[in-house]
Order: sequence, then C-alpha cells, then structure tokens
Amino acid sequence: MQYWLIKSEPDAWSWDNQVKEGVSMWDGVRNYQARNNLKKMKKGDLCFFYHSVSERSIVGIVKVVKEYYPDPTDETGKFVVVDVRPKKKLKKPISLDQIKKEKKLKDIALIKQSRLSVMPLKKSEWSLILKMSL
DNA sequence: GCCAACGTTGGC
DNA sequence: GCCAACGTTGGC
Repeated sequence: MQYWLIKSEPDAWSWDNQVKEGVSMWDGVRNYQARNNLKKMKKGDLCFFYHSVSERSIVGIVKVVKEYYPDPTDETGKFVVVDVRPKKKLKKPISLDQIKKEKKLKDIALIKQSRLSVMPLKKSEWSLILKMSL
C-alpha cells in the first residue's frame, strides 16, 4: 500500500468535479516523472487531492481503483492514466502554508519540486497530514 | 550530445 | 499578472 499526492488546478478539474463524476481517469499528465509515479500506483493506493494555483490546499482523498493504462487524450501514446474514485473529503483543507510550517514535511516534493504533479508520500508524512486535517 | 530557445507550471 | 524554475524541443 502506497500513498501519493496528486495535483490539479481547480479551474481545470476540481474535487467537486471528482465527486460528481465518481470514478474517473486521472488524465492529462505530460511529464515523465509524474507518469512514472502513475505507473507505480496499485489498486487500493490512496492519494491526497491537492488544489494548486488559486487554492493551494489539500482538499480530499481519492482511491486508485484501476492501475495504469494508455492516456486516450495523448496522441503520442507515451503517457498513461489511472482511474480514481473519491474516498473522503478532508474536514479541514490543509493549506500549503501549513505544510510549509511543519518541519517534518519540509522535504516532500510538493515543496521541493513544486512543478511535479504526481508524487509519492511516506506513510509518516501521510499520517501527519491526515492528523493535521482533524 | 549539447545547449539555447521556448513553453508551462504554479507560487507569490 | 508576473516571473522563477524547470522540462522539452530542435538546430547544430
């Protein structure tokens, strides 16, 4: 069981869109490192759903329900998607500021590699963020 | 294979 | 809206 964080601009695809849609493809990834992370996702893995740009906060959790397959929106055939389904909305969204303030989270890719859109989290990091949302 | 030019992401 | 950071493209 692995933990992840995936980012989306809420103007393009928001948590509310995800809830309305139920199961959906996580498409549009066009970066090799992010793609490689998508390929490592296993059925049942959990991902924090992060709103970038305008909100800059983690708003919910989605579950991987189908492992990677080719991204139908990618003409080159190089990129992949996974299917995800909303699992839980966070009671309190966790802002980027809060994450930055937490010393134990200073090394996560969200901060170190701000442009990466799909990144792994350690279990300890996952648990800490979960705790912060209570 | 190098690297300049260019495009995109995302924080501020 | 700006721009720094960074990834990708393409000419050489």
